[in-house]
Amino acid sequence: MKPTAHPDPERCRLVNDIIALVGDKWSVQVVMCLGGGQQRFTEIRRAVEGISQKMLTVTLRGLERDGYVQRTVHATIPPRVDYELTPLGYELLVPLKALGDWALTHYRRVAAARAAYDARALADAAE
Amino acid sequence: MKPTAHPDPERCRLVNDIIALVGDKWSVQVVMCLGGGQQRFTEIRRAVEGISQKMLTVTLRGLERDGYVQRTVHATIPPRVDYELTPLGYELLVPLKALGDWALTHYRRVAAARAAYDARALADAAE
DNA sequence: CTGTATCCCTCCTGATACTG
DNA sequence: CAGTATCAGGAGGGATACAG
Repeated sequence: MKPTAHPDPERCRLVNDIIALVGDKWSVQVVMCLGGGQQRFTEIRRAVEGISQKMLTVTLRGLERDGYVQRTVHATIPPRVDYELTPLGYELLVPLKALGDWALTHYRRVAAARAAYDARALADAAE
Repeated sequence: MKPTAHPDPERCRLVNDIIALVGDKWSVQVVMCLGGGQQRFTEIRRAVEGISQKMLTVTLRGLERDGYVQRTVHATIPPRVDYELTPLGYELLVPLKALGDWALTHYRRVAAARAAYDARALADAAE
């Protein structure tokens, strides 16, 4: 693959806006988790290892605000809240999975590049 | 599109590792900028609007470490440094562009969802 | 021109405690 | 169960000054 068109500033901004939403520590993991179907708050919390209660709430609110996630409250005792991807959420899953597949295919090359870079940096520092 | 397989923790971690690299404020913009071909430090700085000198340096170092970008120093006066995507970088550009195209296609729906959510939040607060 | 070094401040994040 | 409230620590990121 070789160089293509020159970057468009407007395009950059829009892309970055979506990426920013998607690029934080938890959003992608939550969306992928919900790709498995409707789940409750605690189920997601268990599935996404390491996420705190606060951050799960914040993340879900953000995804709901952007229309990726549908939140359904059942007025029962104890309360029950279901989260599910909207049609938009499922559509987002497609390019997200593409990126995920790419990561799974190439992460070894990234790891190798990192190791090589760090080794070189270490050697330079030792001179 | 409907629910698929259950999320795999290991897969989540690997994907998140790549996304984290890609998901910061500047990396994607720089990679897309370099998709236009080899460029000098100052050229990138001008193309990526709003980036500071410090953050461009930090971002380029990160991309170089992960093997996405090749850095070439010319020992001239004044110094000249060229940056170019590696083959791995160009490959990353593919799923990145897919996500970018998705963003361009659907950002209106995201904006609409945000507006609706904010309007509703405002109405709820006013009651 | 292409960086490095420093200061500083904001925001993200986790931990903890409390509510309906 | 599903949150909200509060606080503190640390990383991210900008401004500035300086160096090769």
